[in-house]
Amino acid sequence: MMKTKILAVVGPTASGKTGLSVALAKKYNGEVISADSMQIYKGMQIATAKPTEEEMQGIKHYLIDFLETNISYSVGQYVLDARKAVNSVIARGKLPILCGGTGLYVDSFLNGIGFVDSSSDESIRKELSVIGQERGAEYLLDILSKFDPESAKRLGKEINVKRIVRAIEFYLVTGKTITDQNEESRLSGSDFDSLIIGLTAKNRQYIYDRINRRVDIMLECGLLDEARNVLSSDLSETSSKAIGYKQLLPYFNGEQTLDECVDRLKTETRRYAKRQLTWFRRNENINWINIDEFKSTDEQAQEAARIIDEKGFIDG
RNA sequence: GCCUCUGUAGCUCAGUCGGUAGAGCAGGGGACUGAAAAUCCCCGUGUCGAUGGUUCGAUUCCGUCCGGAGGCA
Repeated sequence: MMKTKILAVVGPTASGKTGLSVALAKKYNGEVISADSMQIYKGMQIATAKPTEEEMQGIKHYLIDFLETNISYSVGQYVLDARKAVNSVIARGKLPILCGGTGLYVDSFLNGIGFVDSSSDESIRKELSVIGQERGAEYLLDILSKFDPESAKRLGKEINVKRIVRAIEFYLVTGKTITDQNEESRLSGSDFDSLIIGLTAKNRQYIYDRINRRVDIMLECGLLDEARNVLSSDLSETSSKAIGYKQLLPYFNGEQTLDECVDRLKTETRRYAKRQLTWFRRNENINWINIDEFKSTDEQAQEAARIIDEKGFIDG
């Protein structure tokens, strides 16, 4: 059976993914499926740089702006939702274009990672986290090593309580070790024939300058009002992690100046971009485009088209 | 003009009773399978403002100069 062709645009925040994916959608008769863990939320428009009507230019976008902020979300759910979205794009006879900066979502989906239904239990997770806080990571590692010494050994190199908790939680809920699950999850393999375009820059500073500038623009566009709204609403475990709101809290509480908070916000965003680059860099299948070399969306789209052509990705 | 303080990493500052120096922040590298915009691991050589002197040896002590802050006139 023929594999499904899918184009993907990845890169750090503020690298211009939205513009490029829309340009490519127009050129190749495509529709965009977002791979962004925060743009899914309603009411979080400015801080997440969610594409506006104007930016979408009539191109249909999936998995954006559909979830209330009090609902949690996860990779497992994303993979399911993205699958549906791709199916409906194909049903409409169009090319699916995955676009986003959440590396875990992109890779899990493109590589066909299989997630087990109902393998998480928030109350168990909370309980384990409390135990971790009270008795330390070593204690949790001991528990884990009783039934899954392999992952205990792997996780023992770091003090990452969150991952240790998940490993134990998975076992308690499913009776299967996370080691086995991780192995099985890769078995089905990908049913996509994907071509990935990555946006980056020769000089990191170029991206950082764009980030700093974009935060200033966000403020001009009413970020403070949006933040006040979001912060006063009910936030889930997932949505509460968004960058752009919590950093402004000290200002709203009169503990810090707006400038101090904005600097913090810029710094957090820069670090996020750095982590994204680290994530994507290890993927050798990405075709990189330097945005400090191909500065405009048009130039980037042309370069992308060149790559697509060179790889013979789209026939006829 | 005189007096005092000050000049050390990109920034804020420690420190060396004379043997060429270290924290925080920023920054860099990495990991990553159901919170991933999360979580975690690793990384500190810089004409110690410039120049002369004392000394085996000066960033450290002394002189001069330059920059910054304050005070007195």
